[in-house]
Amino acid sequence: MKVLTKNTDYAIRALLALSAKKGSYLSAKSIATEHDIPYQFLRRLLQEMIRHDLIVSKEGVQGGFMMEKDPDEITVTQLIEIFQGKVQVSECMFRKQICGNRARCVLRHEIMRIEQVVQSEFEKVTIGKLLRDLETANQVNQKEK
Amino acid sequence: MKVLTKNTDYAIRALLALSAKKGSYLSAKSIATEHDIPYQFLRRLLQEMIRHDLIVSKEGVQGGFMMEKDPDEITVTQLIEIFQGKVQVSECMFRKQICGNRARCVLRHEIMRIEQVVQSEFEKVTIGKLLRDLETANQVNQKEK
DNA sequence: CTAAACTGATACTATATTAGTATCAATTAA
DNA sequence: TTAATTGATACTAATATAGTATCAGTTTAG
Ligand code: FES
Ligand code: FES
Repeated sequence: MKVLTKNTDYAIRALLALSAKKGSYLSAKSIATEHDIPYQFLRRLLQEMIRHDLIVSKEGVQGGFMMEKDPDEITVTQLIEIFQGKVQVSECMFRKQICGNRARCVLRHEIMRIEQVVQSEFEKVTIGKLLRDLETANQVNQKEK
Repeated sequence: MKVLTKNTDYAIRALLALSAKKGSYLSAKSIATEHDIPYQFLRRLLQEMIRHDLIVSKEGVQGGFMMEKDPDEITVTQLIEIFQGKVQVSECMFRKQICGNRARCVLRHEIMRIEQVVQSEFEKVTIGKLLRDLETANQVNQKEK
């Protein structure tokens, strides 16, 4: 069972790259080569993130993409929703044959509770947080050299 | 993003049916028709659960399947692992290009933490628990009629 | 003792999702 | 004016999910 697919994975990494160079434009090409993401694939993901107002773009030479939204406001949950659809445990696991009453279905409630937990855990993880963690890790690595 | 696929879903329902009739054999056919599960699909799931010692079978007329393991010992996590593979957030989301040091990678730790939370939440849900919830719900429904 | 009701095993098809590639038009800065 | 870039979109490939079909072997009821 895979929780993050490639597109979400790549999107997170692209956002981290853009957040690290906040205020300036980065081309899709540079992000792709630096972070080992398939170029055309990445471009589609970037387009999608523009549509969701996470980033902006500039066309032409010296163009590229730039952060628009505050990295601390972008959660992994949002990215999962964009690239993998809303988290849903099961469409309707226990059908009429078993419980009859959807509104009062205890099993369904159990499942939905977990759904909530999963979502809220991913909401705690923002691009901003990941970026800071990443910088800390890099500093540690630097010192050791 | 789908957390439970059909096979896990069906497997859970089949186990609930078998748990409800603990001690006697239920045929694949009867489970399939009663719970609206594709017959041949269900049979494969049952075979898989035999291999994992959750249930046992008896061949021939009056044969069928019966619970082997205690329903309280069967968690949804186990079923997900059997039918959808072990829960993994991402194979290796942040590669050498970003963090270099896998062992000390903060981002990876963040992701693995969530992985644990998700797993432990699903571990709280056993077939036994679901069965009791289901019975309680049915009683409520009965009273209202 | 045999036919019908079963499981065991396995191969097959169909559909959906995920992953990745290719192409061409439009824009812009040097 | 041309090379570097994004915008838009169509396409292919690989994998996962969902479902079907078939046939051999076992058991028990009649
Ligand atoms: S039947 Fe769909 S939720 Fe209980
Ligand atoms: S690189 Fe794979 S975990 Fe940091």
